Amino acid sequence: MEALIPDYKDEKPLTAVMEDYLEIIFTLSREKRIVRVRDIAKRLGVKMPTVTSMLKVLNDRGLIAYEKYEFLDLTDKGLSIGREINRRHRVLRNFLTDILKINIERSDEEACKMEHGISHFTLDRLVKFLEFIQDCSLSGSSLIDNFGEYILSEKRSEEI
Amino acid sequence: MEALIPDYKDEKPLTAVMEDYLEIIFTLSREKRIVRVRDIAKRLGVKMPTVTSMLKVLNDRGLIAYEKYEFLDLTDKGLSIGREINRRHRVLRNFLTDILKINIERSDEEACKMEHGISHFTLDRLVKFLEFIQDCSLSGSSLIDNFGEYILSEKRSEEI
DNA sequence: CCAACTTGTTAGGGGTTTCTAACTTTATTT
DNA sequence: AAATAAAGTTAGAAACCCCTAACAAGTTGG
Repeated sequence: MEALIPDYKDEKPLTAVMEDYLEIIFTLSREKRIVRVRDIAKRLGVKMPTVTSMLKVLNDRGLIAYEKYEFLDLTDKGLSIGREINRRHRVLRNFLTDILKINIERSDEEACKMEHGISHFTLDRLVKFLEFIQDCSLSGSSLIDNFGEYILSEKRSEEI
Repeated sequence: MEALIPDYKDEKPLTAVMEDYLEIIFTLSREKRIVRVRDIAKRLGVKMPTVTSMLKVLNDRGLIAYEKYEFLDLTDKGLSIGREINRRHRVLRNFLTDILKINIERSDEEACKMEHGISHFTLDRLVKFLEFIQDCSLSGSSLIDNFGEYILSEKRSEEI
């Protein structure tokens, strides 16, 4: 029955791992002209055969255009997902670094793990909150500076 | 080599799913006198056989004390992990409800997915931030009320 | 007490993601 | 151009977590 309807291939939601691959591919394609299996493997901390098999999955699901031994590209759908995950990552990381004063390495690492659980809706709300705090800081009281001092005043700050 | 050292059984970190089970068991054991397979299954949205097999794993890893057809208990180790995950859940959920004004159902759902990625360190920092904001609100300016109004003033609030 | 129901377990299988070992293809070097 | 190195692929296996179907154990009601 479903087989007759052309665009019903991908009802299944993407896994967090698939989202990770799309985000990495998105990022790499901004940094370099071509995206290589080797680079994806290095970024994700997996071996090359793992990447190869995932690329097949992503290709079958219409998220990337890929033929073996050739370069790969994100499709429109893959691009929009990769971009969205990347946006979640940046927003969460900014919250961790700018508001909570967590150092950049840890922020990056934890944003990476939290970015799959947060919805578009909640992320938008977080963006608004960050903007709101920014506005507050501009108009004199500088809430975040106060929080920074509040954190620092407790001597058990093993990092900033 | 390691086999000779008694307490080196579990170097492998727990998976997010294992943490979920421990958290649910922790929560259920507070709510009721006994924890049942059926209740765990219902909370986690899985079938009973799935729970049974996970209980074996958790038992083998010394996180619960469990014999088939008998009641189960968390060990000290399992208890401390379950409690910690539960704490992360509550803090994250409070952030989502109290600061970002996300409704409780969504907050609960997303806290559940984010709680595994956040470190103890970052969580402590988040707790401090929530306390700090609380203090700010007490001393007149009521930052969070202002943010609540800021959110409301945008008419596209499909929820609060 | 026996039937019916609920609860829990085994057995067996499937999808996802990872790995190592061995191979092929492409790129570089001499 | 042939030899070597690097990049990529298959094949096959394992860990993890889920499922259904069937069976076993406990509980309840006639």
